[in-house]
Amino acid sequence: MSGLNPAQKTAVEHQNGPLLVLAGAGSGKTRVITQRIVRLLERGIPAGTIVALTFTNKAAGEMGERIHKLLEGRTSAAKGLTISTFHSFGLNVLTREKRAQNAAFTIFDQGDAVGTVKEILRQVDAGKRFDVSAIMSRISNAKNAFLLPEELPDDGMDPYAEITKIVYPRYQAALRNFSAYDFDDLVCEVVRLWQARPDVLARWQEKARYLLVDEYQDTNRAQFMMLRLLAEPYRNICVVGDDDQAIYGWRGADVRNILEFEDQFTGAQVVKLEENYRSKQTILDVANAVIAKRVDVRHKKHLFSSRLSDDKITIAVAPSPDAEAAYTVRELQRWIRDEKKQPKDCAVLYRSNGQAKVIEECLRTEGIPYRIVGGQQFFERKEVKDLLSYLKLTLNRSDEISLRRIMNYPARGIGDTSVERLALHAKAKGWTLWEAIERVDALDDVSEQARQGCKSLEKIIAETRKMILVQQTPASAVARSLCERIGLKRDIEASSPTPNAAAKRWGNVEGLFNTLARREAKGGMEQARDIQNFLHALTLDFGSDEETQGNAVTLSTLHGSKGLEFDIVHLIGCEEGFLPHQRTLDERATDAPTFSEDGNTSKAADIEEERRLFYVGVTRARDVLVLSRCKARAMRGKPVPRTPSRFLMDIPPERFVEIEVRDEPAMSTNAGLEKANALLAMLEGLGG
DNA sequence: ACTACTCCAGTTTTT
DNA sequence: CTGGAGTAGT
Repeated sequence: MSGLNPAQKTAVEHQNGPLLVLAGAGSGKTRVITQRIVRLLERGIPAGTIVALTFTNKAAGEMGERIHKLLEGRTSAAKGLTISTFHSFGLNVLTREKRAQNAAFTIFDQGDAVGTVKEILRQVDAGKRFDVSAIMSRISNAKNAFLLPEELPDDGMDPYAEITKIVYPRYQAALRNFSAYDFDDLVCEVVRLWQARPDVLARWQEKARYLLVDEYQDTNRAQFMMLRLLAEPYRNICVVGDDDQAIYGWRGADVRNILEFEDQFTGAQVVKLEENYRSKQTILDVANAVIAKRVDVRHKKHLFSSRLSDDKITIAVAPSPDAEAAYTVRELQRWIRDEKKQPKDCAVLYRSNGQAKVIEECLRTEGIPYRIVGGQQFFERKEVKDLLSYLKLTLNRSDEISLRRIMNYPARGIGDTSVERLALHAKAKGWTLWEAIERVDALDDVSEQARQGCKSLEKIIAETRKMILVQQTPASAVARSLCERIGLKRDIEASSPTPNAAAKRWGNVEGLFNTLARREAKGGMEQARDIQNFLHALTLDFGSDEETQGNAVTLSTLHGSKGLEFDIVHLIGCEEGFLPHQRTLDERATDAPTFSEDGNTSKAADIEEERRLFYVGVTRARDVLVLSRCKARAMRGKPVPRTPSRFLMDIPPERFVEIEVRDEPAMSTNAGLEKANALLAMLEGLGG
């Protein structure tokens, strides 16, 4: 166990009973978790009784990899070890327990869930008066707080609370009716199952005699309940987290879980990791100063580094966002070209996605490679989702969302009117929508065209079903034949504006074939059950498959940057309105109140969360930190003067130098030429 | 069913 | 000023 400091060692060597590890930024948190697991294995704890839970697939993957490395040759020791996200763990529980009842189910992603809420709003005749995603997020918040529809308050409510009270129960009913779970259900429904079935719970408690939880400050109420039930008999629960990095309150994370851990698990040992191995002392001084100003009570930590330095951080003041971006990219270019830094050692961080645009443009003209963390890439794959919907529908014919998605895609004469008619019949007769299609001959007000469409769809699904269930055809072959049958390629070609776009979209579909084939090579995908499992896994982990990083500058939101680190970090837009963000400053009708029992005003709490977000950004930097802001920027077309972020005021004057960024001439001849060339190159790339 | 026009918003996001 | 969504018209 080489190179652990005393605090880390304590956490690693601790074996039984509850343990809270308060791990400051860059204090070697992952190292502690992985070493601890290895240590447990070395002590002869069976791998099959250890469960480690994370929030993201990425974190779970990294953890597994590092354990694998630490074990060197002894990998068989790790056989049966569970390292997964909360959601896939929950899915695993549900899959195993529901299998006994032989019930196929579907997992709804965000889009499916929003679609369902939209449909319900139409039904209750509240169509466009509400923002669907605001309602959705309120339902999600309620579930995260482990509240049933009837447990929502029914007095003293704003309009959104009222509509949520109406929609939530219907939404739940719809899910059950479609044999579907949404993401939140994967946690909540497990807890409810365990509460109802102590015998089932007991089995899982044996499976999790040793429990480890990463990023504990991000857990919500439902996840806490899951952990509490699971850890009850053995109480070997080790949680690792940092309340100063709690930035997900807005999506239901309840920081009280980490603050009150010692009350929930009495006798808990507490270990603080305060030595930072990442940043220079100056950067930590800035971070400490900012976080010291927090107004709410938390676990006190003071980070220190062995990397002493006299360097100061830079606060750059630019006249405009264009100048800020030009300066930022100029600086990065200087580091890369003159100081031999790699693009991958650099990051530009910002509060909201829109801010990336100017930076992107500058990087592109300079020819510096970049990658954007997060973004919205899964929505671009409509064709993949369409194809998956066919498969999902084949395996679960009550999955109405998938059915609606592909009912008339590719077009087969079932227009909106026909869909509504079929839905109406289904509702009146207590059928599912699929049953209405099967029994379309019994309905008199359906056009002949739509009737034929229904029959053809029914045939397609029936044959696909036969391939899977009877002939046990491998999934990739099923998918290919399905595409053939529905003429997906033809439709993509017909509906794409350019042959290039069509090729790209079809490429996505082929990508899916390949993913399926790869999975088959790894082990069985002939059984309906395998395909079902595969589809579930795909919903929970969409594109970690083809993530090629390369050597590129990272562009990321502050949220997306958590857990990452870089030699050089530029945090742009340090202005009131971005940091803290405007929407935490002024109240909005659609904003959900956070479910806090102590009734503290959410506004002040929100601003504190923004402070922590700033803190997270600062602590990403190893060597160089530049905080930049603009004196003015165009908002809605009009130029508006900007105030420096209040968080900048908390930085001790002796820790920074402030520089004035000169205003870029609109476009220097040189930059103009480069820009034109880049544009030309891009056009050629597209046309060729 | 598809296109064109209007209107409105314009945080953070994983699963 | 932009992009997305929703509506109305062909």
